Amino acid sequence: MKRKISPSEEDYLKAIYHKTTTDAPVVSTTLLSEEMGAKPSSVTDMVQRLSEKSLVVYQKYKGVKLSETGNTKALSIIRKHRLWEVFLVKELHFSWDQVHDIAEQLEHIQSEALTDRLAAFLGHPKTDPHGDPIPTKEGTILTQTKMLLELAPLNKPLVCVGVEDSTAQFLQFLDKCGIGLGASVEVLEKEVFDGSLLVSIDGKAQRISSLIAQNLYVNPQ
Amino acid sequence: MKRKISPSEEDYLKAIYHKTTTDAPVVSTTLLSEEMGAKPSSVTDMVQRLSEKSLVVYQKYKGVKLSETGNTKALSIIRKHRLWEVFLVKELHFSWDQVHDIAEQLEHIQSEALTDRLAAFLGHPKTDPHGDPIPTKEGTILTQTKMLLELAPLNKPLVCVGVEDSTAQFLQFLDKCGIGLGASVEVLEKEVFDGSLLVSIDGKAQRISSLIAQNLYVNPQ
DNA sequence: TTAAATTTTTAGGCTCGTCTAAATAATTAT
DNA sequence: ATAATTATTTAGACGAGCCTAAAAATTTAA
Repeated sequence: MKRKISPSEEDYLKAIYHKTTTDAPVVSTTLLSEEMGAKPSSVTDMVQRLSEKSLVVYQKYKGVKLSETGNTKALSIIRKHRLWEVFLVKELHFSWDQVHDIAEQLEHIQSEALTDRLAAFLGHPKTDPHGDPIPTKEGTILTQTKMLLELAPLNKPLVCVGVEDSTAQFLQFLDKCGIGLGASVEVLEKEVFDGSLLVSIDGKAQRISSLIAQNLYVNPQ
Repeated sequence: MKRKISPSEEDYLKAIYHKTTTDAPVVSTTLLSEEMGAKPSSVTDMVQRLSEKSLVVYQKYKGVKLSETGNTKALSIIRKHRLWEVFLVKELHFSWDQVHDIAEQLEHIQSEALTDRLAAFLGHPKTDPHGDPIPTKEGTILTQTKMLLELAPLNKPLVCVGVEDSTAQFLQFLDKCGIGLGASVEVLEKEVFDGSLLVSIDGKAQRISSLIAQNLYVNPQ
């Protein structure tokens, strides 16, 4: 009843987790196929296998979502991924745009003892280098309150707490703008014409595009 | 021409490396099959694939050995394995009998940058927790002089520098006897009857079986 | 040196995770 | 409401990495 889960299956669980928590409660095979870089027919195959292992709830033509055990498994993988990202940035001094692909591999290492000790070694961090919360060993994940900079109020002291897009491209661009997690932000002006914002980042005023503002999270300071 | 190497292929290269450096210059498929926990016919299959990729030199019915590129690849995997073992023991405080299986997984992580930074983080260690030398990034490996305790001279100050058998069982037994790398050892007496030795370990005299003495390496202090 | 025993390879099959092409269900538009 | 379009699943195939059974080569023994 407790068959082993392959790295590929773990990747699917992760993708289903992300799609069903950010968008709808159920995800279609086509949407999943884009996420996974595979054809929809391949996804159908895999989803049926995962369903037989009771890791997902799947209804033909209706879409798929995680089962209770599938959710727990997904959170455990995400926990490992984010812990390794912290290790790579904090201990090995990688930059936040370099760690995703490596963590993508490290997250599949199977050893509960390793994960436990890594977490302790890092001081049980609450968030990863992109501001995303790290699930606990018990499988609870905090959904911290945060708002898109785009929707933030004018002239209030804010702090940058996360990114929506964590591709290397976006992160490197943020670096160029001097924007990182923990930076002090204040929206000075919203431009109606192109949606751009005049903001103060750690005291320095600059104009940022609406695309950035749509992918950056802040909290009241 | 430069196809990717799978984890399984990496495992074969590693096994061929170990068999052709400790025993004969060439290894048979049957011997490899024992090392790999697979049937000889499966090994023949794999070895033929590796031969097509020019990673090994294979002659039907004659055995197999690593090619130049295969050797380089094997050393790179062994380097990663041993670096991770150091990390697990030194940083995460695993004991030396717990790290092999985890390192077995970590050695397949593909990122040269990660290996480089890990090595730097650890201070470019020369040996792993079992006393085995860590190949350099350039692919050179030191064959340090060392002798089996069994063959060591009487009444000379020695230091424990390695193990021949690194199974958890043997290592745990060494722990029980208070024997670890760096321990001061002196052979006080050799018993002809059963081959056991009366030795002094860090000043404490004790009798150890010939089986231990055959699996423990020492150097003059 | 020829026959028996052993080792090694070949042949064919299985599962996993992917693919393409074809069939079927669901949705959208007329 | 039915036809056209789109989404999804099924069917059949393939490579990787393993298996078993049978064939072939090598080694050992008579």
